[in-house]
Amino acid sequence: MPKYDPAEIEPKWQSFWEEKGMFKTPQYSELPKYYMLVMFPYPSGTMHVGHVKNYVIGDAVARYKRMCGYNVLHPFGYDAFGLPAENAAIERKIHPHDWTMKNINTIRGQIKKLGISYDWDREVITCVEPYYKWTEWVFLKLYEAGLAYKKKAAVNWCPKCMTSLANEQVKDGKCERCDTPVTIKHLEQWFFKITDYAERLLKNLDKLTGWPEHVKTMQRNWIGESKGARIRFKVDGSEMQIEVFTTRPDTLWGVTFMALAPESPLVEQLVLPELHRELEKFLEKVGQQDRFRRGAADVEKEGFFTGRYVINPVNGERVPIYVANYVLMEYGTGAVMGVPAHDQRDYEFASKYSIPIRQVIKPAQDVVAGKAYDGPGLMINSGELTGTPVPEGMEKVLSWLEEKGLGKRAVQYKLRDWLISRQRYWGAPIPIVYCDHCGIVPVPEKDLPVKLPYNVEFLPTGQSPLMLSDEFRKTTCPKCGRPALRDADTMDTFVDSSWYFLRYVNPLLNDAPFIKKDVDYWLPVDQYVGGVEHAILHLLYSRFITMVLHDLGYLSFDEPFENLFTQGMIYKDGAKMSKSKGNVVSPDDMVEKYGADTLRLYILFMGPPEKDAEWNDSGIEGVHRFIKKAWTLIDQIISMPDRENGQLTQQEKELRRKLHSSLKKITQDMEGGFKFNTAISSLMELTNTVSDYMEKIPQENWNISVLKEFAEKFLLMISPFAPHFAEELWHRMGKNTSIMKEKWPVYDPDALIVEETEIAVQVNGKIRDRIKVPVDAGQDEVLKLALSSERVRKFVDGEPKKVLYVPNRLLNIVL
RNA sequence: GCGAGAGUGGCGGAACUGGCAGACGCGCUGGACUUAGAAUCCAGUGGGUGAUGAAUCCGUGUGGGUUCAAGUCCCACCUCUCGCACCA
Repeated sequence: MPKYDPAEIEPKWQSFWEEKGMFKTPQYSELPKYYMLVMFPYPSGTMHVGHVKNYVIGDAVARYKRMCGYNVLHPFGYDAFGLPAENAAIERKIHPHDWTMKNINTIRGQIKKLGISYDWDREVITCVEPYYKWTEWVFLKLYEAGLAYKKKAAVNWCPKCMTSLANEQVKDGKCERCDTPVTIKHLEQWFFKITDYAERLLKNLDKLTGWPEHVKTMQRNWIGESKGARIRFKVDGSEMQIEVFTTRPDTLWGVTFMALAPESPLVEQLVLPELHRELEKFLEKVGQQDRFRRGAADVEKEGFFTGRYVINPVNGERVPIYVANYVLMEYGTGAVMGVPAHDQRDYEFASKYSIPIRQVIKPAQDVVAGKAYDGPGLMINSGELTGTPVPEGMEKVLSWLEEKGLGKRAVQYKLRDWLISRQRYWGAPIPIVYCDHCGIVPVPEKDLPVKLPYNVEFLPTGQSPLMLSDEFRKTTCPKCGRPALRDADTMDTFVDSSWYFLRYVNPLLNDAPFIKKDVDYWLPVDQYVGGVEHAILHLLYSRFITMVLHDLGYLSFDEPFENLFTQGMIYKDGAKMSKSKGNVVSPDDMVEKYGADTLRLYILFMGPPEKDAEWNDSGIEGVHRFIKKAWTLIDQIISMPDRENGQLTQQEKELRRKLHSSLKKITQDMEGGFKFNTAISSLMELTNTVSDYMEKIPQENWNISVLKEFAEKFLLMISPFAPHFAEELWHRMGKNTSIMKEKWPVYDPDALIVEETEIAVQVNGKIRDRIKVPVDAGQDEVLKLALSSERVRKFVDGEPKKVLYVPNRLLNIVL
């Protein structure tokens, strides 16, 4: 009997699958399509088992769906441009291109050793010309649609990466990639107008029923919709007006001051001349406050009185205008009406500067003093509306304002436009030319790609490296032909990854990014698998770009991902795996030690795949024991010559029942969504049952045909998880087709039928005995059987008050 | 503070619409095989009382409740994880 030797069988089947082109996906087929997508990796190093988890999950689904009769698209690629790879390359004094390509080769090799069934003909690499040409095209399309624009703005700047960053790439005031505190720079940069899609991005979330709730919540929070009103206040003694946004127009009567953001252009215009010098001092002080620190609730409120007043439109009151550090220029109008009684921030501010605090909402119960009250109640001190309950009053105020032309209903979002310019080398060039005569000129589509030159001093200096390359920068204006300069910035990596799932459909196409008919056939993605860390970055950007391309007529769908699954991370010694911590588990080492199938099985068996899991060296040992045991068992079974058996004995029936109930259960686990851990435990149970049978029954009495039925179905069921193992034994069984081409087995309902079943007998809700009863026996019969049990009778004293019977499960005798 | 999710043996985790808590795996204990180890196999393994048996009680974060029956439903609370957080 040959030993289980993955080192021998795994490479053999990997070449077999490759030579026969078994992973290739036909572009069209009679079969229903299924697009199984995993988030492609940054090739910034080698992979650890945490990355592998994503691909193993995807492969299990892809292989299962193929067996269920789908035409499955299961592609792979590399998010190859961008900071992570570039920073790593610089650290090693290697050119980012060379470093990236080297890593891609390594990763591809690592994945091939795992037997993941990717259609390698469709591999996509974002940093090669045939790809980034079309990333540039995406930019042009947005530009043409007025959705890409350039403006000078205060932008997030990472001093270490020496580039600007999108809001989404700043976490807790730090650079998402390197954790360096982010500062502010005033730069002229390109933005994508994602805010135009804020409402749609939010609304569509309700349609995405196949997305986890927490991801949708995160996106909702990020988009941050607030409904309220924009209201204009007249400046006293002037024609000027100040507009504010508020969610609480019902508290208008409680306004006792007005506050402007320090950056507001109104500040200069309004301040009394004699206060100018003092204002300068104040602005300087506030300007030094870190923008992200300023945005924290525990920062002391600071204000400056401009000496001017506004008139409250509802009651004609004159209230002072302040400049306040807690008012943000980027949100709303950069001006806030101060209602200290009903807003905590206004309350703190008013207390500090002795501004009156006037209550205009009366809560149903007394509330804590020293705090603003922002709950429901009755309007008071509010003129005609005094006595009106809040929701109704809100409507009345809004109508009144609109009638008088003083304000209007408004929706405000937190989402800002997407800053896509990066002052770095390793990215897709922005296809824009600056001409002294024609101004900003887009590069015509026929001239794409604007090539990223290889020989450039790429070290980050804070200035775009491409600025230093005359060869790159100097060009002629596409419009007038005079000398002109190219934009020297490159695009954010997230632009590359916001459309890659479309490119897999026609990866080799030269004259277009994709073919509409093909994309409409394959998309939306049926199942997307990846990490939660992309909940708002990649997943929001991809949705946005898809909507834009849809609106421009390039796509027939406006949401790219129908179902999303976010897998948990793998930890080691309580921490994320990282080279610096030295707790990395390499898939190569595991493949060498146990084989790819064991690694795949273990990753899926660790726990529910959406949860984080701790890597355990003896855990993988246990799975390895299981696969060896199954190997020995099946190898033994398939070497037995067939023989006739008569009627099935009781044990043989039991065995078949276990087989078919496992099949039913595992199918449910696969269909019910990603319950690989329990599916594999069912395979283990089944193996144990068969092994017990073979041990207890003398060999000459074994029912070979039942055992062979087990072997065949078992191999089919395990093949999405452990494909090499399954393929090898499948062929040893004498089959000459690949197990990949087989149908997922269907359980035999007849095999599940039993004559007798065990039920629990309770007395007053407590289990007292377990008895065997005929299946579907009536209550009377079961009760009679139960009462004949000594253990039950002991507790039954007198007539039962009530008897409850759950057929085939449980009988409860209540006294 | 707001929002989302989770608390089950020594550990990872099972448990369908309320119906036998702890499947499966790890670990541990004892045993077989072996000169020995590795590997493999067998038995046991939530806690208590009891004698190792029979038996019996307690047990799913805490406290209440609904129910014949609660890990599962309801109310209150505690703890942890994640996300957001001066967004007017």
